[in-house]
Amino acid sequence: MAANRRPGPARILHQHISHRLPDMSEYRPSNIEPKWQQYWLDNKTFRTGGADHSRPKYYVLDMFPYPSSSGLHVGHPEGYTATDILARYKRMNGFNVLHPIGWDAFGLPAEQYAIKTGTHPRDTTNQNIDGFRRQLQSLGFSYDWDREVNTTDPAYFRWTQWIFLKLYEQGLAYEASVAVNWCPELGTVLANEEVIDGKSEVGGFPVERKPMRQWMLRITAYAERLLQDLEELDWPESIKEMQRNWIGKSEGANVGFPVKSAVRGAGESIEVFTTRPDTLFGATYMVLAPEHPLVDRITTGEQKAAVSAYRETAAKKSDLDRTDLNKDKTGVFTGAYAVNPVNNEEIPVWIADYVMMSYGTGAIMAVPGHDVRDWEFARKYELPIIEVVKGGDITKEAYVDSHDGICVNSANDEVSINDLPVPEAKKVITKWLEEKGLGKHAVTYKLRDWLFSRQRYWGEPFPVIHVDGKPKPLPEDHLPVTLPDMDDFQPTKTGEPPLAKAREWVNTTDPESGKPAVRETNTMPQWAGSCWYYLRYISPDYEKGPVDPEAEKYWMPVDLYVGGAEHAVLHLLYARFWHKVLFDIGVVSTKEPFQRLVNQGMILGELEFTAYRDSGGNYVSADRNGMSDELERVKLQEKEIEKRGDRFVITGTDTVVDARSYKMSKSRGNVINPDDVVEQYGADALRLYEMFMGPLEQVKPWSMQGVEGVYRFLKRAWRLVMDEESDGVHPAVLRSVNSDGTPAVSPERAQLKLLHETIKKVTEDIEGHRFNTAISALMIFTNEAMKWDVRPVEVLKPFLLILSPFAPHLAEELWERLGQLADGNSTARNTLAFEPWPQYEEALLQSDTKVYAVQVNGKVRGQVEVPADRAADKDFVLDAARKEPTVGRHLEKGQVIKEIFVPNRVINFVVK
RNA sequence: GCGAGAGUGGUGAAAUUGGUAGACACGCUAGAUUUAGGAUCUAGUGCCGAAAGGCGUGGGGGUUCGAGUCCCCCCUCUCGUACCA
Repeated sequence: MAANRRPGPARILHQHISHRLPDMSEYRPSNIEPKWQQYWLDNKTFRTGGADHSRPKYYVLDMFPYPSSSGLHVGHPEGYTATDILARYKRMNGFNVLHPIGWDAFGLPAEQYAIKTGTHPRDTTNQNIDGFRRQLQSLGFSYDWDREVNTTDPAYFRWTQWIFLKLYEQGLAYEASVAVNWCPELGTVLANEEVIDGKSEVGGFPVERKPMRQWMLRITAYAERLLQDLEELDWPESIKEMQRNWIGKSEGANVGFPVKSAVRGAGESIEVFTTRPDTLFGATYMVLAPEHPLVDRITTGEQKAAVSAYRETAAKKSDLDRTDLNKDKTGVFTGAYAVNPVNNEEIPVWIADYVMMSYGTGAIMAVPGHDVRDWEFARKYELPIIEVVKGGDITKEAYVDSHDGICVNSANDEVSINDLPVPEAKKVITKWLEEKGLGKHAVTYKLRDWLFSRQRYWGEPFPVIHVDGKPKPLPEDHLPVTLPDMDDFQPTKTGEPPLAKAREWVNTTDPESGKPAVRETNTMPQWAGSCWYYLRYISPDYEKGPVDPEAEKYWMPVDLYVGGAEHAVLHLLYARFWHKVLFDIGVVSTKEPFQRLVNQGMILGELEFTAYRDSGGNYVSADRNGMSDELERVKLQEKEIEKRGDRFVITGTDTVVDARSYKMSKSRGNVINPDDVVEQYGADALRLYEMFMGPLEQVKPWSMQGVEGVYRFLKRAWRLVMDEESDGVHPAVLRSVNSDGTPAVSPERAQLKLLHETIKKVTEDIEGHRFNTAISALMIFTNEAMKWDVRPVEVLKPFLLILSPFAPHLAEELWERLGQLADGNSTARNTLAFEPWPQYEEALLQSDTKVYAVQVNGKVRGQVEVPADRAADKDFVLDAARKEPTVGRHLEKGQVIKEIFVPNRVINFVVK
């Protein structure tokens, strides 16, 4: 570039000023970062203009953290930096920005710590919150700290309880004795979503089924709307798909199979749900879940012993055991027969634990010809298999085709679906069943009601008392119901919550009737507080409801919500459910809370190389199918490794090593503490690195050397403005306009071109959440500008503005120093946070020449530069291209039979 | 099994609508500078080749003047889910 070829005169103007600022000339984040953090706090720089509803709004939300004792990990600042960049960018673009933070502070860890140490969870929680707040502030996030919310604050959970009362009023909260996931180790029940493979998601303890009295929320009443309204959300497709799967809508029919009159249970009918009513003629037996209530009534005498033995075994099995038996299906004949309503065939009724009580009706009609599970079962117990859909070979495997298959063997005296394709057959047979009163079109959801109570201390108390053994909601003016102070937080082995021990608190009187009453001793699950926190931020001090309706209309919906994908179905589904209820009762004005959702990808630990050694000390090649635990793992340095083919081997050997990054974990010892990074490289470097690693949504490994890289960039940006030798602004930095407004130095065209290219790129990349490439553009600008002999202030200042969302401390500091340069000695510039975002000028992006790539037979052979005003002139450009020696050489090889001309891009000569 | 997403240098990654693959950064090599440095600067760096040139975006095939990008088949990895009738 020619920009650094600065002719003499500008230098003669000699506008630079040296400021004497001892110790401050070197880029030292520890000097400037706390200074600006304090400034922003003291001046409440980022307080949201709550009352100003005339400007366009932008609500950008982070998933609020659970303040754990171990503090922030590097995954937090990833999403938080992304939203902070957007918040700062939008402010500079004139938006009224709501960018809040708070604490999801109820939860098990504080309670378990309390049990261990006797420290009250409130104290632990408050300490942890203080730690998190300090850490977040040390990263320079532009939160409005006046809007902090805390789910454990009675002023907050008063409204969580209020919403529960509304749910109760709507008939959406009820008590039920249900078989719950009881986890003895944790001393609590868990939601289905909190149980993974039969173990608790937290801690991995075994979970067993146990009937208990529980509060349930009727989320199933909203299943259809939760499913339908996904359509209009701008969310990652994968998350929407997970929610769809979780809701699990199936369409089919409910069909009754009368139990044969000669046996016990005559007059009963077994109701099944099927998605394949077209295969009814292929139903050769039935299966009930072992827990099915009909089992007792239909089992014949001879089978009684076998059946009850099987039921007992099944009951003892945890969910984990039941899935383990996946491959080998078991079951027992009940002795009873049912009648297939389409053909009056008598078919045997079995029980088997591959049928779940919790889905559909807890009973199935088995169609072994066209269902893999039924096929396996029928094979094992030698039950008949009939083909009713053409196309497969049912002697070898079940033929499952619900689209193009053609029905066969499916007719009775009144109806035939033979020769019909499956979708058509479903309609015909369902209609017939409905006419005959034998069945009914039906929709079933996998989604089940939400188990909403926990046997814990550290959660929101229910605003419920029990009078005469019946639950009764407390009047609204008795909120909040606060937790009693206790010393003993130990759950009881019987499953009774710790709150039951607070006798004085439990025993109360009904404020309405004056009768003695006992308080509900269960508490709400951790999800409760996070179901609506985004509303509280809007009016955190509002006294008349959870949210000020006027402000709600202005701020909702959340424009952008960023957080981890681990909340795909839990938090995000629950919050949508509550929001819809609040919408129905007029508390909020939007159907959906979060218009746009982005999941940040997980940050893994540094890349690790692992070699394996057997007991004899010999290296063994790593196998992709996993290595045995008996082998010793040896961690190797990068220097000891070389690439061979698509694998890594120990240098000079054929021993393959594992090369991969692992999830950060304490046990692996690969956890990066943000505090350490801030101490060594500064918050700006941490922010920048987290954004520079790669696309926000992607999983990516940490690299300390990568942090060094962006740190070097920040140092260069610093030296672009500051002179480390002279303790002042760099002598090359010149203002282009004198303080009286007369022109002093005009930025060169090339300088302006680079600046405006950078503005354009950074602006578009921020809008598109491509922060990594935005930073790359800022680096390119810096690298080029460092070569300039003259660095006009008029060019540097817009650069600092577009750098500021990424590295706000550095940008503020340099802005301040350049401000001194421009305005004489004053400190007039306080903050750049509300400076208008620079706009690029199209005219300045144009260059004088255009470069064409010249191909011969599709291979690039050279390039040709032509004046911009001739660039569209095909003949001129082709002529210039032919004259290129590297091109001409290849043209001589034959006849040019075709010439491709793509304006401003490429020329291709086809030679034969 | 099923569903979704992804495979590009030694590494993290770039690449509007098909149009110069590897921007930017790390690492590495050589040099300069410094009392020294893990600081800074300069040059180089996809692979093979002295060069000309050839080969290169998981593998195979196709469409096209031209394919990382579009189509078909296959392989691998990650995430989610799991007897859902």
